[in-house]
Amino acid sequence: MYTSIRIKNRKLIKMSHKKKEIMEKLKNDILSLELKPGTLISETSLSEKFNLSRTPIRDILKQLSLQGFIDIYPKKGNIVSYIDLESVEQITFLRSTLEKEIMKDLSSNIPITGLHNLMSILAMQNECIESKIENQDKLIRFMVLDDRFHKTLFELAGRKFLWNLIQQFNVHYMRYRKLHAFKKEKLRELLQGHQEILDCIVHGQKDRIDDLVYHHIRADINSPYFRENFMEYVKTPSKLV
Amino acid sequence: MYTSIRIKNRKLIKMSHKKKEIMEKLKNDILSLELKPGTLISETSLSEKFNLSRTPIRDILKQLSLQGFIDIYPKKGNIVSYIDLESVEQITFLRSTLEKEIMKDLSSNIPITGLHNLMSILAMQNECIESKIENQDKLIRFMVLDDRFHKTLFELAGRKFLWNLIQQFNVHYMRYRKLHAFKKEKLRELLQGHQEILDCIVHGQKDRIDDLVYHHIRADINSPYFRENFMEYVKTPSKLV
DNA sequence: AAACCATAACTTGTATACAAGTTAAGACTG
DNA sequence: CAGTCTTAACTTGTATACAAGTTATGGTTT
Repeated sequence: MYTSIRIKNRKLIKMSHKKKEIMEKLKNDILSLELKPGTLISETSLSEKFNLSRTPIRDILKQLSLQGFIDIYPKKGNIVSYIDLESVEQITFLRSTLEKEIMKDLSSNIPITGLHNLMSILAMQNECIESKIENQDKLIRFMVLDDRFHKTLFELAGRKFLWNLIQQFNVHYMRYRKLHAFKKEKLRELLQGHQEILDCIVHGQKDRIDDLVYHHIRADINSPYFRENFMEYVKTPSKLV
Repeated sequence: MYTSIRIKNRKLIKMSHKKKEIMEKLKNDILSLELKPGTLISETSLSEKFNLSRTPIRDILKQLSLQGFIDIYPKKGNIVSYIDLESVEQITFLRSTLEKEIMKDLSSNIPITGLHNLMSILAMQNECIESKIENQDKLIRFMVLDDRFHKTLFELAGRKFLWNLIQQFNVHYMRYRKLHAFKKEKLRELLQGHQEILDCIVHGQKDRIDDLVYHHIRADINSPYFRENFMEYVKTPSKLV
């Protein structure tokens, strides 16, 4: 039995390249809703598909389960998780609360380069809306930029750690957002929210921040549009599993 | 290949009883610092100790690693993680920010039974301080009550979900707190903080909350007492792993 | 004595066989 | 035809053998 581990590779390599690749693919497919909630994902099918034994596949599924991407029913099977509205609401509260605080911090002292970054992201979002890209692609592009905007705010405030932490538990929020923001006016609204937030930061209007962030992030948790169209994706007690 | 999973056991049983037991034991031993940071934890040793094959043991270690309890160095070994001060600071910021918001919510409308619960916890904390219990046990008892106080606040505000989420990533904060609060005056100080917070909630003094929470949770991140005594537990780039 | 090298002993990673629980389908019974 | 039972096919859980990388040891060389 050894008594210590020698230093050599400073970095903790937590996963082989291939495993990481498979996990990223599964995550993407689930987040993009290509794999619909309720879809069965058996170890053997993945094992055959990716030409890898069940053991490493199980590692991946275990981790996905801990992050809410799938639900594991012992001896029955694994399914892509249904969207949990409770989680959406709670994560939304978490984000809005954190971002209010972060923006107040930033409104006192934001570096000029950071400001430029944020502004350029808004310009790209505007460009994205006006462009003739097809609807689905446009939405994805816009959302990527949306994330980049918020992530940048976290980074500028020295809170990258928390951004990454939240990202790990974002499955339900991300899918909800994707589904319910599928309208052009919605995108304009979101962009305007960003612009107003940036204005506040620049002009140090701390008192306006609370309301802005609230409306930007939390406003439509109970979107009727969502409830009318996507209830089949939502976690309900009676759902067949 | 099946196409759906029949409902029967509504509950997702994520782990067998034995596995859960082992995991809880490991978590407790790490949190209590009985297992010191840097301690090697090999799969085979656990496997022999608990009379279980390596496969389920690996499941446990994988999960502990994701929650920051241990670090896995492939083909080298697993160690109990060193305390990551960055994580302590970030989680502290997260908690203080969330709790400020939660307390503002509660100061408007807190149910009377909830208030009684909180008060009885404070009474027990006071009793704990005055009692003749030995130091180590007293500290543990006090900290359990401390957690119960904060947890109750989360629950009353409908934020149990977030409390549980944070708990999963509390390893570094919990161990830091345990080490640096190891003084009697410290305990009185913490209790007084609780009492002031409760006062604010009762009297709806929202403007005082920010400062109180800040001091209660965040005040001594850079505790010299901690740095002088426990640096051997702290994650540093040069640490032998 | 110091540096080097081969090798044995250890570590975790992967593949696979088997165990145990769940589901689906069909034969059987009333 | 409806209901029940048996059984085969499926699922994940566990044990174990082997693969591959890392470390420690001790002998050899210089």
